[in-house]
Amino acid sequence: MTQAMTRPRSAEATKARILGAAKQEFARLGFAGARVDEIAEKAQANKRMIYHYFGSKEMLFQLVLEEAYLDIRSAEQALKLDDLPPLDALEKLVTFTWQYYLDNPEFITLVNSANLHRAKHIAESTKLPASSQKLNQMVQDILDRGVKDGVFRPNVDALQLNITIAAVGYYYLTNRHTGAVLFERDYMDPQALDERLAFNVETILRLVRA
Amino acid sequence: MTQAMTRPRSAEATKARILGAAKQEFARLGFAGARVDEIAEKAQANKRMIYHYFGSKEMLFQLVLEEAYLDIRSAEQALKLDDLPPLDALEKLVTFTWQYYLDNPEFITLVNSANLHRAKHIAESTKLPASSQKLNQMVQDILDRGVKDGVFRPNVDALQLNITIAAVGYYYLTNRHTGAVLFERDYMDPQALDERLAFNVETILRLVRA
Amino acid sequence: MTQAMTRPRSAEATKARILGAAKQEFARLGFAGARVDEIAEKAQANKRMIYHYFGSKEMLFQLVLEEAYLDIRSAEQALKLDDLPPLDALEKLVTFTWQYYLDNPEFITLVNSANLHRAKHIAESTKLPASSQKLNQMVQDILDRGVKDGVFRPNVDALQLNITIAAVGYYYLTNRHTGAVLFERDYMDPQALDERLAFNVETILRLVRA
Amino acid sequence: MTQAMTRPRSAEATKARILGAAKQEFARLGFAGARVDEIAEKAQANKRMIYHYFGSKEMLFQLVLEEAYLDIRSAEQALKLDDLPPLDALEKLVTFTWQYYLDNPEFITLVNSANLHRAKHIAESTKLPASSQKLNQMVQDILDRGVKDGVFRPNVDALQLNITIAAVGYYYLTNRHTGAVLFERDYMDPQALDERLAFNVETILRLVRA
DNA sequence: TATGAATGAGTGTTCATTCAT
DNA sequence: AATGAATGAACACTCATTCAT
Repeated sequence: MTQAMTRPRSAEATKARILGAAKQEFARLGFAGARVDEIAEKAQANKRMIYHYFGSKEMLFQLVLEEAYLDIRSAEQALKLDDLPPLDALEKLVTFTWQYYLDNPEFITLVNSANLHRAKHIAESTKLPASSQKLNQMVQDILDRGVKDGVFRPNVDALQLNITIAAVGYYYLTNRHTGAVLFERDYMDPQALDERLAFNVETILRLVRA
Repeated sequence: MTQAMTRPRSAEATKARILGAAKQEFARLGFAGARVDEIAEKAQANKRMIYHYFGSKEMLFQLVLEEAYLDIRSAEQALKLDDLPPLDALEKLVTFTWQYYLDNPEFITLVNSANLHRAKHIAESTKLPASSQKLNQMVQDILDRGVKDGVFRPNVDALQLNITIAAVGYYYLTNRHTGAVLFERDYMDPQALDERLAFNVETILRLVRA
Repeated sequence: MTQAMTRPRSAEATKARILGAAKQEFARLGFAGARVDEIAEKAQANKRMIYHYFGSKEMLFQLVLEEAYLDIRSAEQALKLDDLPPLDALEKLVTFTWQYYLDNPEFITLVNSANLHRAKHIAESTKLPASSQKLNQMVQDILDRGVKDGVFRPNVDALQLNITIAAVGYYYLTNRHTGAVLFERDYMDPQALDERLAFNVETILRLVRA
Repeated sequence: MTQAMTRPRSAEATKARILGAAKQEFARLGFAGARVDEIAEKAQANKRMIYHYFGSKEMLFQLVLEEAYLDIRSAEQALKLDDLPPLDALEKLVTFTWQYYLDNPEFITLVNSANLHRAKHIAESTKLPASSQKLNQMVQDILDRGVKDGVFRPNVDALQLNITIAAVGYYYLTNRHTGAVLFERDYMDPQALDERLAFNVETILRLVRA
């Protein structure tokens, strides 16, 4: 009521609220589990608006996914790793990636859901390959600088490294619930998180060190 | 149907067919996306039988999950890593884990689905912690032997190592669809698979080597 | 359908149609026997609407029951029995009750169904005790006036009298089908109905007369 | 197991157990609400046996109903009311009827369920009209004797009296759950039961007294 | 720009009943 | 005489989506 009155009748604001709610719900329940009704309600919007602005649940998911990927890619670029010595740059990337997953837990479940559907929701995207290419290049540059400086060994594949940097953080976090049951530990305990990050930094640095 | 006529009226066989079909469907579409109707049809069974033997979709999922975990744990134990030198043992475990994921792609999506639901379907299991504990001990033994032999550095945490061994394979495979779009590569190309495995072995060995 | 096109898109009208159809079906087949599909169809509504407006079959039954009770209580209050001499008032109440059961046969089967479920569907209602209390008071007033006038004997319990007034009509009608088989009579023959009403009036008046 | 072993493999015993369990379940949940599975289990019998001995759920209900009616009719005959003075005989019948309903609560819900289905389950019965006729004759005899003795007024219809005797007890008990909610009383409180019986005796005696 | 009302096709689940031994 | 296995039709309930204003 009051909220509805003070809320600006702005198309952009409505779209943004819908996208935000959709990201939450898709992340929480997966694509199949999320409910259009619930998204509309959480967005303080009308269900009809979702179809007006996004066309379908699938297309809404597409946009949510694309936005999620562009967000992390953009945050990576903002790190300005080129200004750091190669070793520091790499450590910073590992740490950033880990922290990003911690701060944006939706990202992981969204990506999982996207892969369950065999990435069909982003298959048409052109922005995502472009931005990913930039990430790859960024790591390649760090590697090149490290090799030139003699601190990194040569012939480390940038893409494999990238994947591994993501993997060691992502896997720990996405599987934290089953992990907790299987190994009877609290994966999210602050000290446990610190230990994992340290382990991951060690893993990556040993992998590239000359 | 002819099949229906020749199919034996055996509770165990029917249960097994249902479990098999359920594993397929849960893996293919996630828990929420899988359809009880479809599972029944694929199992050449009646929907009623699913409820007769398993009680509910949720309990069916529980059993599928538990079975999936016990299968990999049992395969790991069958490796007889104790009979190998520590370095060989570790390499064999990395290779086995990778190959197991490749041969049993359902495992990964099942685990993802379990985690989306915050592991509630295995929370009550007692078999799983027990078998996981054995895996951990197995790796701990390898590490201990390696340290004693002077080939491994000391103070490598067995659980972290375990997680990392899984992570470097699991992540690559679970995210192969989005990865293919983002990085415009065929993650499943045989050569790409070989390269990834080699990279992973390198990662793990560098991590523990003295 | 033409009907569908001319039918106004009004929430209140739809709710009312659903309630009406539900009353019919619950009365005809009992709570367990009634079918949500059938109710929707008879209401010229969509099954989804039932869940939208009423939440569940059980809650729909609750509303139907509450409405049924409030209707008869309201009709009783409309009799203005206070304006009649006590004897006439009592006779009018007996006659009214009998006629109400005849005119609203759903009432009886609804109440039977409610009692089969041990009244759980109205257990939370606050309106019903209030309106019943008013009925009781109404009869108490008639009794008091009759005693004061010397036409009624003292110490007749109002609630017991109320129950008996209902009983002598209700039982005859609810058990008319088995009664017809057992005693090989047509319980609904107009003359039989008249005779029963006369008998009931006699029963009640003899019970209270001084 | 053990029970199954000690239980005699007797067709009659099995049928009796099934009938007993069916009476319970039909009484508890109505015809539509009762479950064949549950009846079989409660009878410690096999579901197949129900179909073997009774043919269908409907025919099982028929037998249960018929048995229930024959039981009360037989108990009424056992009262030997002919040996009592008419007033005592009538009072004893009222009291017996009340007590029978209290002791056999299934009877009431079975009859309600039979009537919900418009008595189709007993429509073919020939035993029931015959035994009901005997009940009617019994009351007629009491009335005749009472009139001859000058304690009863003439021209009281035996069937109407019969119905009323049943009504004043039956209604109170079948509607005890809704009654408890509406009038906020415990209908089954021992003192409440005594008061109701006394009220009913008074009602019937005043009705026939000369 | 926005919304409440409405819907058809499904979704997990349950049922009375029959088959095979 | 008895039973476990199996089934199709139906059940209450839910969903993404469209209509009417």
